[in-house]
Amino acid sequence: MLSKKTQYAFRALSYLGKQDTKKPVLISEIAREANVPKKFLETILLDLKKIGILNSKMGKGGGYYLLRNSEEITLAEIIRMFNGPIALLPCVSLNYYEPCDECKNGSGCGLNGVMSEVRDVTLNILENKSVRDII
Amino acid sequence: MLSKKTQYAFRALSYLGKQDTKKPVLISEIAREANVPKKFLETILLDLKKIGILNSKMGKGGGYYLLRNSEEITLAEIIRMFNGPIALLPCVSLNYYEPCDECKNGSGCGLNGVMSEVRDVTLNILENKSVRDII
DNA sequence: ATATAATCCATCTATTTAATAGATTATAAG
DNA sequence: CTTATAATCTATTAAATAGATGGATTATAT
Repeated sequence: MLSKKTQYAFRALSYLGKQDTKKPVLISEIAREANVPKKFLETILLDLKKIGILNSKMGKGGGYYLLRNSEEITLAEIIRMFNGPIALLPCVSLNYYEPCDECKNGSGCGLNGVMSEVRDVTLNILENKSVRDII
Repeated sequence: MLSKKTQYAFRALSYLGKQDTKKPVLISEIAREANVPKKFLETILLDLKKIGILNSKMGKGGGYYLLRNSEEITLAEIIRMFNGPIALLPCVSLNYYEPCDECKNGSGCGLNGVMSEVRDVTLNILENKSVRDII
């Protein structure tokens, strides 16, 4: 399941994506409108800024705004950022790969095949859907 | 990601599925061969017994054995038992459904559509693969 | 200089995960 | 009917993670 944090990130991005201008939006406005605890939201927005999805401005007239277009932000990257690996096992993860005990000595563990399949079909959706699609 | 407990359950079931007879197998043997902490394994086997996948015998000559054939135990049911919901959001879960804030007032949240898709393709694999397939 | 708003730092509770220790009950076999 | 065996029950514990908040600090527009 996706963590609250991940869901909050989606709500915030969704709200920002709905704005017709790219003018900065207050954290407090996002918190209120997207229904996310303000303090918690702060850390989320900061993370999104770090990876270049958002930018911010301090002081009067400040706030957060999208740096990339909403159709260019995939659901997969947001989930990876806030929820961790998308794969069900480390040994089939593309971005967080680690061999399991059985994988180490042989041609992969029993679950390897199935879980790779699951990963592929999941990624096929999540890499091709964007924030635009959830607005 | 699947929890250790879930992975242990798969290893234990896999080991039991490999036996050619249906004679009881000692917890300690399963623990050793499947590489699972014995005490932890006890609770896992007990759970598997409760839902009718395994049965056990106490005393000398006792142990655990499969009650259903390995090809009739789906990966999905084991994951649900030990890992919880397979869906990424409560509002698209078939077995653990709960509406989210946005779902309550309207025709579903933005993520609903995509996450239903993900659930469907995932379940399509996990409901149709069995313990037999991971041996 | 001042009000504004993001940023930083620190802490906190509850829950979940993973695991272990020891007592108890059921069973087979002599 | 006693003994060894092996599952079952009760309980506790350490560590990690999730979710959240309070208050001080820094940057910016006017």
